[in-house]
Amino acid sequence: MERAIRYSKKREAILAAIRGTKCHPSAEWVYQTLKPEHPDLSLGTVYRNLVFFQETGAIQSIGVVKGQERFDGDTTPHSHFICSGCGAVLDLDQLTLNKQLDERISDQYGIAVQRHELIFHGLCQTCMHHNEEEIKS
Amino acid sequence: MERAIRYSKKREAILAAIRGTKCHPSAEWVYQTLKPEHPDLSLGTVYRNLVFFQETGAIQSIGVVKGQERFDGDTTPHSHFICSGCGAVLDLDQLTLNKQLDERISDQYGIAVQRHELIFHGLCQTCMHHNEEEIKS
DNA sequence: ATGACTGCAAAGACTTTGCATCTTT
DNA sequence: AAAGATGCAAAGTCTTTGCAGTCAT
Repeated sequence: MERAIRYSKKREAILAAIRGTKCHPSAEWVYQTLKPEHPDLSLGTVYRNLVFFQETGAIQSIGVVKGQERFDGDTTPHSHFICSGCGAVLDLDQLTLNKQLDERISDQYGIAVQRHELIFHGLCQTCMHHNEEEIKS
Repeated sequence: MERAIRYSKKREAILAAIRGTKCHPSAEWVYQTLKPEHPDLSLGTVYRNLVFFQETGAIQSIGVVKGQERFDGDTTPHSHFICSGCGAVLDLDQLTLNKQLDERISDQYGIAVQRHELIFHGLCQTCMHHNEEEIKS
């Protein structure tokens, strides 16, 4: 028998928070953001629901940035840019690779590729300018 | 004045260990691997040298897999496959995207892209078969 | 001799988890 | 009432760091 899933106000709020931002949040961000509305929210609940949403496919992990795992409520295919200065994560929508690529790699290497991700690294606009300032001084 | 860099037997061994394997090791792996040869090696030294090698460009981080950061001593452009079953990391050499891509993205978004990485996720050969076994039972 | 590198252990940061309690069905 | 979801705090994992001692130059 599969485990039943029940409604929960906190869970709903957590998913809404993730889907409602483009910042690709961390657990801590979700916690801090919901704290005013839900003063009794616990960080453990955030973490448990992040696992839950990943298992059900509602959100995706983008990976660990500066020590914190970051999540994306948008599961449609797109690429990301990660700023090595401030850790900001941006969507690069236009960029998607051929989905057949996964199949080709699978055959070629005898593995089962399920998905791929294309990540760009560098400095965002803000950090770029901050760097220039520093060089001058 | 820039800081002088001195020779160290441990440092040399750490880099050799990373360059001498295709497993894309973690700090712990390096430590355990060198322990027999260097019984007085400390995990802190491994971590400090991993930072050092990244700063000097001798190695690259592949990201965090199952909670552990993984490194690659091969800094030539290539892609990776990460097994979500066992955490194995494989090289996919044939696959490299256009280097001009970084420039195009930079211009388009007003950011400074320095590099990109293409990562495939799925199950390796071994984990694929283990999964089949489990389904049967 | 200088200061870079290391071992050791403590501290830090992030995440997971056990248990009692509260909620949903 | 049954079992899922949560709060709280303790525990766990990986990584960083301070300090005294060691080693390369």
